[in-house]
Amino acid sequence: MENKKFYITTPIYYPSGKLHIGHSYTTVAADVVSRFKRMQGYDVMFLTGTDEHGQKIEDKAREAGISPKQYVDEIVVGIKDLWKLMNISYDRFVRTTDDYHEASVQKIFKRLYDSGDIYKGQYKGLYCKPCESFWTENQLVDGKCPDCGRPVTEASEDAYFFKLSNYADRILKLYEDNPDWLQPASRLNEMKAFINQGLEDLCVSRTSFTWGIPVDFDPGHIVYVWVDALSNYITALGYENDRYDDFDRYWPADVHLMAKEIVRFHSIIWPALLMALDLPLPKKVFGHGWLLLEGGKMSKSKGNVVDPVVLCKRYGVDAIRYYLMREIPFGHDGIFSNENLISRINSDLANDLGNLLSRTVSMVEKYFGGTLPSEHMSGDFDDELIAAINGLYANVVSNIDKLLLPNALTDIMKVVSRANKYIDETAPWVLAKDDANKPRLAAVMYNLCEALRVVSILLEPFMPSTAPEIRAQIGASSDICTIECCKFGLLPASLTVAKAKVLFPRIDMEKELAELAEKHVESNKNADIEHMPEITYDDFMKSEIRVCRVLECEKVPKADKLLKFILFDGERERTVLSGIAEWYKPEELIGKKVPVVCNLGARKIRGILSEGMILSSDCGEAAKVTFIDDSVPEGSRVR
RNA sequence: CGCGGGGUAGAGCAGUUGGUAGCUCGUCGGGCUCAUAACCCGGAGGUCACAGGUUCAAGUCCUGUCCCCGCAACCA
Repeated sequence: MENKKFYITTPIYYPSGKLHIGHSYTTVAADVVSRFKRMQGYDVMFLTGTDEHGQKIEDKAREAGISPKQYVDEIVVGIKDLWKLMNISYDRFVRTTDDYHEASVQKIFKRLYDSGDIYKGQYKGLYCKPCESFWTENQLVDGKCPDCGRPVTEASEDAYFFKLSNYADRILKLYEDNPDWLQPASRLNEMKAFINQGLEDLCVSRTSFTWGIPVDFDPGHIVYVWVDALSNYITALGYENDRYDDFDRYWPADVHLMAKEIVRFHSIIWPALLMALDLPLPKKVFGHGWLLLEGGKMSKSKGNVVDPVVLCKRYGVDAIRYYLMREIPFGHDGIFSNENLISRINSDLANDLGNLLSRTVSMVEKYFGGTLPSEHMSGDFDDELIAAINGLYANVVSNIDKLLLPNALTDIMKVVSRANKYIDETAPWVLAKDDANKPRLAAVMYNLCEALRVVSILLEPFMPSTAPEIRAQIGASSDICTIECCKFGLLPASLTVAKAKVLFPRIDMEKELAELAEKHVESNKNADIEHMPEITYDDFMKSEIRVCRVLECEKVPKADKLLKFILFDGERERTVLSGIAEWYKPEELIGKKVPVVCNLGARKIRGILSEGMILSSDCGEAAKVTFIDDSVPEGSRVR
């Protein structure tokens, strides 16, 4: 009874914008495991949600002219719609703005304070008064404020700290004792290295913004993300609140699933917090890789974010779920591309799986009018196919337990391939020529249907709507399609098939890619273009933009992106820095004429004073300098 | 010497404790015709980044070098 529960979580996502395919990846993975565990009879709790506090949300809401709560409410609706579309079977959705969560967090915070794990201290730093900002030593430029270049002073303000440093040894021991606790193993080494650098106490409160959970015993202080967000995994079970009463039933979590960038928080801060609260630790933390795009990381600023809604509508939810789970190797980064996706859909789903079903059902109809006779005769090749069918469950279970989801799918597709081969070996169309072979032919058809039935069962967690469609076509009732039924021979001998629509139509790659390219252009038109508040003519005319000629240009040492320019502005030489080194070689810019904002306040970057800004276009991936016709004399005003 | 990941057939990747280098896609040739121009079989294609070393034996262990990619810093 005790060990039959299974608690799995995704991170709570930050609703500062639409979710992308990477979020879907984590969530689909969690869904697959949840569905599989439920089929196995586990009492599953699958938790997901949103992390809704913080400066960024506050800013975004202000920009939009609505309250932070209104802002997140809107986005959360969109997120829930996405999970609905993608068939995500979460059991609970926690929002950090939920009353019960906020109340719990305050209690947790207080508890940690009472136990001495959280203490009030001084946040010491180098403070720039005009900018109202704290800076760290290495953020400074020439020992001065990187924003305004003015001197900073040592300053401090009250803040709460968590004694993270106290737990370093226990966390290292946790890793030591449970080598599988954090997976994949490569991340474990990273965490060890991080801890060995020395852990500092963690600042767990803020006074710089208000959109968050107040520290109830000290007005003005807001609980910062660590305690607020991480604790969702227990507050959503009812820890320190009356909303739910599932803490004893589900905690500790069986696995926290997440992308690699937040592994550190989950494998250092989170266990430390739990230790401080004297609670059991999660059994496993798993950090999967990223979905990269050809050419690098997906990011909003590059404008290359892949929208899961668009994909699901175009190719179907199950195809996308399959692709995500099949294509990205265990724990590693994977590359997303449309070509890749289409190729995967065509070869695996259309050619192999869909076509196997189609040819099987067609033959049963063609040779037997849709219903098999009950007299079957076994023959060559049967044993091997049956062995493959009977061995499948064990392979899939073992891979899913290890979270090797792509491997589980590979196992399943191997049986599909074996079945396709079996058709070739047994050549039903030859058997069909002689009525005397009918019993043998019936057995061949039966075996194929059995392969499809078992495949459909194990495929169900991955493709929840495709699985029933397969069963409907081979006439498999639901009572023989539970997880216990992954063995050969459960369909009735005289089964009846029902041909239906093609499961996965083949996609014409060339046509599709052409169409997508066209769509892409269109969707870019509607891309989020951030607009600035309207300004007046006078405002604009305050900018003194003049044509300058590049006299010298060189890379700034130890700065990947910076180029240093000596420009002639018609009057004098001026030094300007620009972050375009990735896209331009210094020598190709010398002699060119460019527009420069000349009356922009000078600022030191990397110790060099930059007197102006070269105008260039920000086009997602790169920046393109605006060049001026050579006939325009230096110093000409641009407006 | 900031931290980390990686360099294996045209592309994308597997390669567990060292023992004849595999898979998917593509390509070439053949077979079949039930099926979604799908399926099945076979071939070609790799000095496993490079250089040393340990070993009877190294993609797999050790040392060094080169290159790529993330993170961090810089981006006026």
